[in-house]
Amino acid sequence: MMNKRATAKDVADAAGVSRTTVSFVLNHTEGMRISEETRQKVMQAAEALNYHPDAAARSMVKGKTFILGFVIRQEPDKAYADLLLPEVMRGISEVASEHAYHLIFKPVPPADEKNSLTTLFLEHQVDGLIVSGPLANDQEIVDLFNANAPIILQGRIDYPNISSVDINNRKAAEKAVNHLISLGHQRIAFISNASLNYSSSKDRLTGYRRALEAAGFVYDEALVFYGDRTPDSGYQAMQNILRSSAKPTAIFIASDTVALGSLNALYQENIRVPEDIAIMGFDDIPLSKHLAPPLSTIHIPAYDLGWNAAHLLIKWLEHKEIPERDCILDTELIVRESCGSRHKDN
Amino acid sequence: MMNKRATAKDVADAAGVSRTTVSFVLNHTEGMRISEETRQKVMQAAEALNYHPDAAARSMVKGKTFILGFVIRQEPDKAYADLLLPEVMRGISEVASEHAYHLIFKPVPPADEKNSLTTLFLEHQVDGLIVSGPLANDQEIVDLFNANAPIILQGRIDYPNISSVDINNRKAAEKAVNHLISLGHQRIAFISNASLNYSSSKDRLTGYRRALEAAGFVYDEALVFYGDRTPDSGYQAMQNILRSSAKPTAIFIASDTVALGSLNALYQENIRVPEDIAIMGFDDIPLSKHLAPPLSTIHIPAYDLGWNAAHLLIKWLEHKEIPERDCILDTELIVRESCGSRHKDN
DNA sequence: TTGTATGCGTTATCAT
DNA sequence: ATGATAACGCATACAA
Repeated sequence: MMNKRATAKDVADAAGVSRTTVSFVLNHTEGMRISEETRQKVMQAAEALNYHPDAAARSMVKGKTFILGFVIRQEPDKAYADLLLPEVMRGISEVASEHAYHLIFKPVPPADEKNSLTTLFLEHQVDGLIVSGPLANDQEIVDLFNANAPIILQGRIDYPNISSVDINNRKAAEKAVNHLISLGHQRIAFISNASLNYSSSKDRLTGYRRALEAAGFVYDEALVFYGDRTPDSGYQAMQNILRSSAKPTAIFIASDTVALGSLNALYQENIRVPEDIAIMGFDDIPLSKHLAPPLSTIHIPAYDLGWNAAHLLIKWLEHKEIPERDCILDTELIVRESCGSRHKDN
Repeated sequence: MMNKRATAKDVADAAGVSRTTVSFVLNHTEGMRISEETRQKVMQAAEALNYHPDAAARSMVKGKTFILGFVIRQEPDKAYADLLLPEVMRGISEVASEHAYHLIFKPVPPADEKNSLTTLFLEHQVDGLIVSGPLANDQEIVDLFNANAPIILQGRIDYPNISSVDINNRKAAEKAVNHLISLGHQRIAFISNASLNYSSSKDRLTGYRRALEAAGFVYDEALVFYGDRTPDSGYQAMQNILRSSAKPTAIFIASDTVALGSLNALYQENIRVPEDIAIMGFDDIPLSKHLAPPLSTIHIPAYDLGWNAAHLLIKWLEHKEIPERDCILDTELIVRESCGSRHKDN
């Protein structure tokens, strides 16, 4: 039963024509007037033999793989724990499917000794790359870009020429903190989403600081704590806050995932949200609206992030249009219940 | 700067040897005694030219793509909303990476008119497939299997020959319900994880029923409600329960994701968990432990599911070992706080 | 030990 | 309107 795949030659033989004719018919090549009769014969033969052109062969002759690479610049366990990632992927893969591209997904940490990122492109496994969450100074990406690799970033990098799709983290954080301020809060603590080596973390902290200062408050480092994308880190950070002398009336946690752990710590201590303390998140992961209480947060258009990145990349590949500017998408303040209404200091 | 990729011939020329020698050196071909000197020359030339073999060319001549396909049998929006999926993917991609395979990920709903699943294999985009969450009667999968496609299922199907990796949903559900019973509950409602067209849903319901009957209770359809994998459906189902005359003291919700919405409905009605009602989940999604209260549930070894599926598939591909038996992994009852301690009926 | 020749399955450029 | 034929880049059996 080890029936070999049928090749174009098999189809040609079965239809009594040449391989060329088969190719013309099956690819609907323009300008080739082929008699309806032979067209039918070829179609039927192909159908009968269950013929499908071999991807590798076509790839070789066209010089294209029709595969996009989506690379996460993180350790696999962290990469797959990102609750916004599936939505980004959905955006990418929807566009990819539309244009008949496939999607290879792969977490490649920045310190990967095997240079998997470079290899992926240089071995021509993919036609182009979308790289998510690069470190601010990611040399491998810069090298790849300089080697003419079509590459779109999702996240910022300290190298201006590579175009990226991102949100304005600073402004979004300002929005979040301003909301807290507008509710009357004066002592607002901060828990970061990740290490400040990532530009998104740095930018969100900056936004927190600016909003505070713009409102006439002093920025106090004793109110700043750190998460690392995990609920556990949020739990720990919250413990630290509770044990410190910070005593904030509100906390801006720059990641809903981190906030999850923080809320858990609060729950254990019987501290009520928002009655005892207001909590503001960031990301709007799919679960935030289902938490008790539903979490106020900043909505990131994750699907659109992926959608736009894929579109820019495919435009680059298909029309050689190298995008000139970054694509910055809007965020939105989502007011739910975790910040309560107006805070009354006593 | 449009520097073409270097080919094996370029390396050969640069090193002053033949293409064959280059191939032998770079592939560490056994039995070919090559002078250390030429070996070095070749290595250096390859390095200098930044040579990487073309994936398509190698793929063609070896008759292998070194790509695995991971297909979800669902609409993209549902596929990407599955909170266990990232862990399954992590398991698959870890094994894939180890064996130098790449991973193409693609949601292909059962009713896909373009036969994307068949095409993926027949065009030889992938060497083999892992298919997750098939419908009980998925003809396309059966056809593909009969066409000698290496394919591993993740989930059950009404066709015995295709090997799968799965959990025993029925027994796991029994475990969950038995826990509730052991706490003294007598009126236990059920909310399904999805439509009963999926074998996992059917099996979990069966487990619920069996546990009840084994304990001497009668199975009452008035206590059975349905979810569709989404929190919204859980919210709705809970509304239905509260408005019905069911009045359960405990609810077994066969999906943590669905439970999320149910908990939300409870929160809105100021019904306390577990004081007023006990909630038992299923899946142990990464967030369950962070909910308030932390959710008691059934742990599914998602990572291991992916890991085993990938291993079976690669064994098949590399050693032609077609797995003969299904691989059933163990689940675990996770007792947290949402079921409280012993229930006292009054 | 290294070089030569051939095939893999397409597509594309020529002729006819 | 259709049929040869070259080319894509690599691996390998065989020859030298």
